[in-house]
Amino acid sequence: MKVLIADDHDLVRDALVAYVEAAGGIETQVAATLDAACEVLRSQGPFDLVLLDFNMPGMNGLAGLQRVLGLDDPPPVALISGEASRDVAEQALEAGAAGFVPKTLPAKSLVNAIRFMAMGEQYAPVDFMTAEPAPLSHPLADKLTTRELQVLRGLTEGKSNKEIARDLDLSEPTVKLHVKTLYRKIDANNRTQAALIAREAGLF
Amino acid sequence: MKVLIADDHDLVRDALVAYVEAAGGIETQVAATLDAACEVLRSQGPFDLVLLDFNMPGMNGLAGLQRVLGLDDPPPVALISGEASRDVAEQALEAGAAGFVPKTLPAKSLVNAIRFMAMGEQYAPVDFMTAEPAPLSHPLADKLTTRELQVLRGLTEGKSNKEIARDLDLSEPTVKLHVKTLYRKIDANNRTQAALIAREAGLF
DNA sequence: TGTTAACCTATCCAAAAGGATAGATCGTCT
DNA sequence: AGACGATCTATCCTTTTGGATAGGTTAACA
Repeated sequence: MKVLIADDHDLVRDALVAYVEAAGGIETQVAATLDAACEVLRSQGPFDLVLLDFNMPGMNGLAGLQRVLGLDDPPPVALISGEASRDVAEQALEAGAAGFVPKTLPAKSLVNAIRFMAMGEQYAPVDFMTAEPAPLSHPLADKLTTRELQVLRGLTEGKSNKEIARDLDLSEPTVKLHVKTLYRKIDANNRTQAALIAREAGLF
Repeated sequence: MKVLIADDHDLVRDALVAYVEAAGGIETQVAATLDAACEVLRSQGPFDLVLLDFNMPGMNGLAGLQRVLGLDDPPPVALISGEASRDVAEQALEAGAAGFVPKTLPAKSLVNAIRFMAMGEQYAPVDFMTAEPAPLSHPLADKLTTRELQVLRGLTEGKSNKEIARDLDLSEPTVKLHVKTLYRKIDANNRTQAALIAREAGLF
């Protein structure tokens, strides 16, 4: 079996290669950039699987994935990443990636996953996909003050201003003020829209 | 590699065995009930993997899974099912199942999955886990008349009664009536709660 | 044929929401 | 020290909601 590992961190790349070759008996080639990877694919192909680091020069998010998948007779392509969220993983898989490999995966499992994906199957760690959609710091949340966030939480629970005021130990006019200002910030016209926008954004 | 396949449908069971042995070169044993499976595990063990049909005499939902996992030195146990929802799959995996195999899976993929799970990895089809939690015909929708559903859709879009009336070419009082009655039906106190409940139920 | 459910319209009223404005405190940053 | 932003309270006003009640049509059904 022949696998291409593309990662710009030499240390990571070399360690992966050593482990995969030794423990998995798998033949590997390497590349440090997306351009290099494409070149290797062209000149040294075909490969049974390509592992692309999500954060690597030239990747540009999922665009790099698309680029490799757009080649003539593309091999199975998996993303490997240390930080990427579940959201990115889902998008990658949807875009046709053979799999998504977080760097937190045990090396032994990586070898199994490589074999699995090389067979044409789609892989993603079950626990990673089952986990909640990461409480990633939303652009929404950043725009709001803590008070406004507290009020917004009340809105997403279908509470009245009066109830929110009681819960937060504020006066009702104050709550109304926060409600009004947060409408402007998140571009809502009424409390229902605000609640839906917050939910949509994955807040709370 | 030695695998136990437990399914009460003889046809399914025999077909699986034939395919897995022929295409995968895997040694298989079979059982038609959970009791039989446990007996085989005891007398013919150890196995590299056990496939349990989710709907099989003795399974009793996830209890059967727990029972096998509770044996001395339990093998990896995977569930196989034709109808079970994503929800069940997640619970099974959380409870320690080696995997979840829907019967819609291509046989070739099943062989790959078996090998994968026998290596100690956890498996679930990516598309199955990524899919939306089944748009099961909601008890909610059944309780509402078509008009009320149309109005509820308006609510989930954050519209005012006036806007909804315009969209549906009704008078505002009529919309208010529908709004009020649907509140009672879905147990909401205000339009925000109604919108959230509808969204939560997967409506629209 | 009478009953029923779904659908529509309407009016009255109280409560809640939404918007504008004004003023005040308390930190932090410059 | 002054500016600023976040926080809080308040009043005034209009619109929207939510609830109650009453009465209409239409189509399906026993």
